[in-house]
Amino acid sequence: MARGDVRDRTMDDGGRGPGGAGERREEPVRRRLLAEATRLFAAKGFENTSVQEIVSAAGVTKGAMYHYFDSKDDLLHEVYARVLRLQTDRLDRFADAPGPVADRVRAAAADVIVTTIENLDDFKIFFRSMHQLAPETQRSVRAERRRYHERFRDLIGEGRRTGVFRDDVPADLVVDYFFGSVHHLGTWFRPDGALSAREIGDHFAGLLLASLRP
Amino acid sequence: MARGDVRDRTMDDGGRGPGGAGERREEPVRRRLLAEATRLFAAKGFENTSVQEIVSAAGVTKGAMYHYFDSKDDLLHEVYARVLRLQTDRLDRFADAPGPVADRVRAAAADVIVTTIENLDDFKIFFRSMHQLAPETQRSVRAERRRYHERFRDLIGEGRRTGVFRDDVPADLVVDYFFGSVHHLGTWFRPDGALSAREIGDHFAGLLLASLRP
Amino acid sequence: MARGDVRDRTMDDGGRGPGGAGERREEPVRRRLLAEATRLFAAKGFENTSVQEIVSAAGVTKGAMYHYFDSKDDLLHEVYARVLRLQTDRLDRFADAPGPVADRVRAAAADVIVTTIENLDDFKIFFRSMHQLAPETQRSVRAERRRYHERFRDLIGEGRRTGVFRDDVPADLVVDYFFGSVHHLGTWFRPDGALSAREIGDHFAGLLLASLRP
Amino acid sequence: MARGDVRDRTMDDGGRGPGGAGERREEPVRRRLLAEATRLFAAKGFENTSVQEIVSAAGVTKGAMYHYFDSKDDLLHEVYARVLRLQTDRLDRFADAPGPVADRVRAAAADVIVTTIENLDDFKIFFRSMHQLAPETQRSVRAERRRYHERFRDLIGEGRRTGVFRDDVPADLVVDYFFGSVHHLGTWFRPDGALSAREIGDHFAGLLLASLRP
DNA sequence: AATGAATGAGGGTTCATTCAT
DNA sequence: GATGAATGAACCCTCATTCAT
Repeated sequence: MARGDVRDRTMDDGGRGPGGAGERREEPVRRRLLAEATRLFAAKGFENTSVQEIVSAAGVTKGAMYHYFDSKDDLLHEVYARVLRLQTDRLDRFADAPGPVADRVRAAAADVIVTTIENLDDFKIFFRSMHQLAPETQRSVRAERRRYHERFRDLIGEGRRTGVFRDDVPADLVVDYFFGSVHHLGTWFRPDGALSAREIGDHFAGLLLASLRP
Repeated sequence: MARGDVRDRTMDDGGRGPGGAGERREEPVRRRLLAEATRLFAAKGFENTSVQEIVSAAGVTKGAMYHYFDSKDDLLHEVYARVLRLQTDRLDRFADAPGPVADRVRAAAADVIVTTIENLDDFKIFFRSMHQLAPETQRSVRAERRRYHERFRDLIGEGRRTGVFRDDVPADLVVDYFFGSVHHLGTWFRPDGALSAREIGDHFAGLLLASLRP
Repeated sequence: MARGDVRDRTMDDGGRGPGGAGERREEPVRRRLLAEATRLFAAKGFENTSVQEIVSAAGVTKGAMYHYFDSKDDLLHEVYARVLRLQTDRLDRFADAPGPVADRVRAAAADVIVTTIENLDDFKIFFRSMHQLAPETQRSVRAERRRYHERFRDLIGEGRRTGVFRDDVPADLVVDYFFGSVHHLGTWFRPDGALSAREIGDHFAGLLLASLRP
Repeated sequence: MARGDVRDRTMDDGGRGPGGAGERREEPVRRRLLAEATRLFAAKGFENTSVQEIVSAAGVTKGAMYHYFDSKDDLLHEVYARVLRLQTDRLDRFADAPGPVADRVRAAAADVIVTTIENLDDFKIFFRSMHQLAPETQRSVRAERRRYHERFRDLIGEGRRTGVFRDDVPADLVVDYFFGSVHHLGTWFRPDGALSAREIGDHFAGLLLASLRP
């Protein structure tokens, strides 16, 4: 397994300049491979993107890719890991913030929209290609996804218990209802559309909150 | 092109009642191929299903499949055509019914949920594999899909104009919001779950209507 | 063998009108199939022409073709048979005519050019696709072709013996030399070119005769 | 495209003498593939030769072939490129030599016969399979072929202008006449025949020159 | 750390031919 | 005489992956 020790440094180099002290190199090849793979998977789908295309786009050869990643599947898995981490981190932040639960739900809901749009390539892949992963990997991704949804559901549950939200619709169902809209963004959102990510987030969060009024 | 004259008979038997003179089976091979393809595409994804698997499941050889369909893509396209026809027909029925607009929106919204669940295999494929179609086919499917959404949007627009619905959220956006939930059904719905299709439809329609209150 | 009794009537119906006495029908389907096959083989090559294309062009179905012909190869063979018969007949006529041998060679040589151009589709196929025939068929075609060449060679031999032609070049070689030019016509001749078939025939015959001067 | 950098080394080893430092074999697999393909195409025709046969004969797998060549068509194209290069180079050499034009035409004519016989497999393919190439490739091959013919025609034109050759037959037509004999060699020449390549070349060149006498 | 030639299994598709009707 | 659904074998090609260098 050549990956365990480098995986976590994919997305940031901490702002350290190249002249920093004796830090290990930041693996620009690995990063480039992941970026090109993400772009191509989102544009053409996982199955329609060949390893050759990815390595050519990244300016390296196949051997280099297989040095950094176990397989093509592994590349896809990396995209998922990044997406899941990002969403979980942000939801935790909003859920654990102080303030009334309605405000926290609204903020979290708007944020997941904005975040999704800002990383639309990654999310497109996430929502479209999960069934391509190996069954085992799929299970682990699903489990983490479920934990994320449960966190959101519990937040809504808190609002129901405190009488802020209606309680005649199961909280689970509300989560499935709302996250459908999130998944769907990849299908219709265009950067040059009439509304900004922020505006869409506010509208969607507004619709959610309105539908939860007792 | 050996198909033009048989394609349209997939879903109906031309109105002839049972017992009519032209009793012989209506292309059972073609129907079986389409049924097995639908099942497999939904279960394993379009790209992970080989033509060999489809024809084996249908109990015929590849040549038979290529007698009825131009390509594997064509099989996928047939699923789409069926889905689009079904949805369009039903939406028209509900939109054109008499009664207050709020009732019509609620009924149409609930119905699309129920219909989607009742044909979940077809819809799973529809929502997950569109990007596999040939670009040209993709355009035509998208165009028809857009018309469908516009029909729904106009219904909501009618409610806005008559003051029944709020007008501070664009009707287009509401449609994208709600149909996200519809698309998402394929991801989480299980026939053995706690709620029936009808109940889910009612809940989702209820959430939509609540979020549209002025 | 469904063909033996109809084969010879492919090219002419003897000028008899359709109201002739009790003659058997002239098989328009068979004729149409052969005509379309010839056209398509010449245009796209034997291997690139499918049976489906041929029968579609002729406005019938596969079953009809297999009623009149044993196989796709058989269609090709028919083209050959027609060409061989035509060439042989005409060469015999010119060779057996009265007059000096030089005149007869010149006339036969010019005629084979004109005849080839007038039936260029058939000859293109002949010169290009012989190796597609079944080995046995190929042998018989080659044998007949050889007889044809020998007839021509003997004519030249006659001129050599009588001192009209040079005798320092083997007559066989002269035949191979000249018929190369005939075969080649299919490659470069265009009906809208500067020279007519007649003119080309005269020029080529002239070149041949000139090269044979003692 | 994995070929650009190796293609040109097919026929020579870069001028390095044996015993040089860079001793390792120059793409023996590629060379073997091309040699076997040439042999099989000439023997059985392009369309009747499967990729499997070629790679089996060369002792490798299909993947290896597709590493060196883009397609089966590409193999054919390589044969053409080699033939065209060879012919063009040799014609240039003879045309640009010093001496009377009649001598140069005779030498060039005899040489094209000898060269064709010495590479008969390649030329058989060339003259028989051109119509199998992709239309675009076909155009480029035809264009190069035309330039070659024009070079030869200009040589004859020179003889006409200087009164050495007759001028009552178009030079273009003479070229088509003579090269027909060249193309035809593949049909009848057998290595164990009575005449050597050299003898045939001399005879054919003699016939050509004789026919051009004023 | 990186190369790229080679593998080998499988993919979609074509097509001449047959045969029950 | 003619149909056209169905066969079955072959075909060209793709691709993730490996491994000697």
